[in-house]
Amino acid sequence: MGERRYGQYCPVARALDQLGDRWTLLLVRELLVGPQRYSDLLEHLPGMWSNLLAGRLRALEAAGLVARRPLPPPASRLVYELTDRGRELEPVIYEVSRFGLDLLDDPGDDVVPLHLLPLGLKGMLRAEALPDGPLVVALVLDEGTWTLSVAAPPPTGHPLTRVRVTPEAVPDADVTVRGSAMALLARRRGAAAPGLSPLVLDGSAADVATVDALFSPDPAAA
Amino acid sequence: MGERRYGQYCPVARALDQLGDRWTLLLVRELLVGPQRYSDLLEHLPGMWSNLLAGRLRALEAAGLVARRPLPPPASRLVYELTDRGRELEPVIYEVSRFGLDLLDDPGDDVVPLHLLPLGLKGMLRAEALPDGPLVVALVLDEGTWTLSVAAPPPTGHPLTRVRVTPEAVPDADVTVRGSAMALLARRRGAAAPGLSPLVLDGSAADVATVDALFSPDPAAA
DNA sequence: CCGCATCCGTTTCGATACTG
DNA sequence: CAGTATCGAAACGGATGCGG
Repeated sequence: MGERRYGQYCPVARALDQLGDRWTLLLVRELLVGPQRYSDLLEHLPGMWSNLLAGRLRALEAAGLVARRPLPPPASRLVYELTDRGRELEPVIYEVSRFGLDLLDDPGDDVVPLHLLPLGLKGMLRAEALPDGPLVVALVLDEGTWTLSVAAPPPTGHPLTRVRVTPEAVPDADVTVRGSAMALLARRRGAAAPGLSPLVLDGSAADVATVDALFSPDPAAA
Repeated sequence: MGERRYGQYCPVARALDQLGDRWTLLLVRELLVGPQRYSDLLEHLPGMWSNLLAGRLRALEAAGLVARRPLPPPASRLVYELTDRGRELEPVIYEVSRFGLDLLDDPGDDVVPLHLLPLGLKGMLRAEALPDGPLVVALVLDEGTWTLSVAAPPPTGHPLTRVRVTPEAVPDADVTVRGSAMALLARRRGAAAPGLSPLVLDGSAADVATVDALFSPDPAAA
């Protein structure tokens, strides 16, 4: 079957041997949000058809990136989840996401996958603007409420892996952001936000400046 | 024609609309090494056939990631090169490369693309182990000689974009590494290097420790 | 229902040949 | 050197069916 390889002794080629097929990286993105059932994946990936999904899941399983696990007995359902090795693809998704931010001009006819907003918020952050110390940010947005926790930097891994996004806001956040995800995205992209409710940041001056930098546009190319 | 889109308003999906086709990211990797002629690309990408290459180049050109440029009049050749926007894919390639390092166990029947060694050496570095200050490392390897220059960190972009690799060694490097690229790779992967000439690092104790960290294995998962 | 397998028209890919 | 043209072989897009 799908034994199509690039045949180069190169880390990029070897990685793409496992990831380069259509839909595969989108499937990884999907599973980064959390374990999901087959039918959830199907509806979160409109246009991907059952036969393809089954094939990709099998290939990723064979590559050791995805595992299927039966949920505890009462509700004996099957879920698919990333293995530890599969979770090492997080940085790849973040960098692809960052590149893609510039392409998010207009939703057009595209569906807006709200279920990936937690992951999307993480991918929106300017990684190099992450503070050194720990920081907790409450996001109270029109689309929902999340808490963004930045851990102190361990000397390993991609910067954004220090960030966790959890549902609901904690009361003792360092900074509280009110507004909408679309307004955050527009601000991050340096785009005008006509008709969007303005963003309000609340917290100490230093912490607000830090969060402001996280959602600011990249500086123009040198 | 080739207007196959994922149809999701998501940065990952939008990016993969431009990059997700087979061969495309390998082609980007190729052009990250430098501008190349059509025939060079063909021989550096064995298995990619002329019609596909022409199609991909056209698509990348249409996406604004690649430009074709005629060389100055005496040798009027055509070269393909990345645009500024295309060069923003560097971090993507680095993260894909990092993921793929673990898959480089055995060359097997694969070709070994030596021309990408400069890029490969960059991608081999542990980004989070980069020093804050500037650093110059001379690599005197069996496969060739390069200088690795680490610039002081500006507050923008992927860490590895601070590193430049140039051919030939400078005499006043902070650290000199002697050995082979294969030995460096084995060390970085934490793999045994049977029969490989050992690595020798020369420089001040602090600088040697820094370079040692750059080519050390990732710490085991927590 | 959930988790696939089977089937079929269309698109893309793999490979060779041929042209300005 | 820099591509086009062409053609069979896969893979993909789309729908339906079938056993737990």
